[in-house]
Amino acid sequence: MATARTPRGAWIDAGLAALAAGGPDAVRIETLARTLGVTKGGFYGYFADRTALLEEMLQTWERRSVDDVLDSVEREGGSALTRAQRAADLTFSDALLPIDRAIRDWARRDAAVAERLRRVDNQRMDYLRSLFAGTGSDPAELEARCLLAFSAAVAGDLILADHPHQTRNEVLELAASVLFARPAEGESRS
Amino acid sequence: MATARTPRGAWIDAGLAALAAGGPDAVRIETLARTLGVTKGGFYGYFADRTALLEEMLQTWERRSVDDVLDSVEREGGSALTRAQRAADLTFSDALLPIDRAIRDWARRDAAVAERLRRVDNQRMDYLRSLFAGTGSDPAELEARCLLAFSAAVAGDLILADHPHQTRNEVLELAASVLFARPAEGESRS
DNA sequence: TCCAATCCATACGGGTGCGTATAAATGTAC
DNA sequence: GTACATTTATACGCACCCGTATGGATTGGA
Repeated sequence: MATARTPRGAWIDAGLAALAAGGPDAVRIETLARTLGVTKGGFYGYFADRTALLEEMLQTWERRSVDDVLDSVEREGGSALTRAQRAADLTFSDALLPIDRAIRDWARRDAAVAERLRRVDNQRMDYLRSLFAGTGSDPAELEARCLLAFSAAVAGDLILADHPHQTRNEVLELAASVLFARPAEGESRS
Repeated sequence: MATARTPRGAWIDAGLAALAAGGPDAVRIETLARTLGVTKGGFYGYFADRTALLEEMLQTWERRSVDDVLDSVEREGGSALTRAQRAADLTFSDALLPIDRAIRDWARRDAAVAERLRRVDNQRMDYLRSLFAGTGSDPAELEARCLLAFSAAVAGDLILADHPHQTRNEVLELAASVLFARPAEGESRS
């Protein structure tokens, strides 16, 4: 019973870091091993092959970015706006945002990843819809507002344009009040 | 003077296709050669190395997705809304959209690509702003609306969520009228 | 027709990565 | 301290790709 220097989870975390930094093609077993300070010797004791690692990475990401987030938000409670704000902050945290970006791009080329992302995005939109369901506005228009808000969050730092007289955050805050018209500060992000 | 079976432009187009399909890591010279039905023998007569090809691919993309688009739109003229619509259609055409997606992801990891994308996005937002500059609304709010519209276009098919009672296009059209409030059908896309 | 320029096929060395096999190192339990 | 199981290092064959070198192929012009 030798204690593992490099437990199973370490490979997954290193894989997620590599995915966030360089996309799925950057998840190379020998590269992860160098990062972890070992050789790939132990890897094949935990995983059948590279594909198995990618699969577990996706499962881990799904849990962290949906289940863990919603659990945490619901545990703390608060108003709809507070919860939406907190869910957005957690979902697009510094740790999870780059992984989300990488997986979203990955999904363009891999149907299985796309299917998983669809599940995740649906859960997120469902939650967003449920939070603002009671605001009395037309459901179709609410859907449009939710999609715009989610789009802004996803497109976020993918758009590299500068703004003439404001910072990106100022523009986003104003955008939030355009979307959720009452003076709400609603869906601004980062 | 032997006529080239595989002229310079063919390598660039094949490279852009590979980029769109699999990201920059998929732009392999030997793979492109197979696609073109030749070997890499001739490649190094046109380009110093793989990096030179990537550079020229980016230049070609920048010209096609900004200069060519704006030239075409301005040549045809029309109202601000018409021109915005047409610019969006051309910018995110089936041919250019996947390249835009791939470059946007690439820019996350490569500072030179990010700088180039910043130039491109700035030109696009400048044009959008200029089109709607005369609508008399508060400039800060206009900026917010433009960013939301651009975000929706960029996030577009990156978001895989389903909508309960509408198609994505229906939601986007409603979103456009939310943004550019007059009954305008404004910025809908795809 | 023959020349000469251009483009392409082929082959090479070097590098990286996957997955397997086998042996060495490491820590726990007795 | 010894025996054991587990983890890790090392080495291998295979495959892919880069960039270079060299010779053959094809084509336009004299």
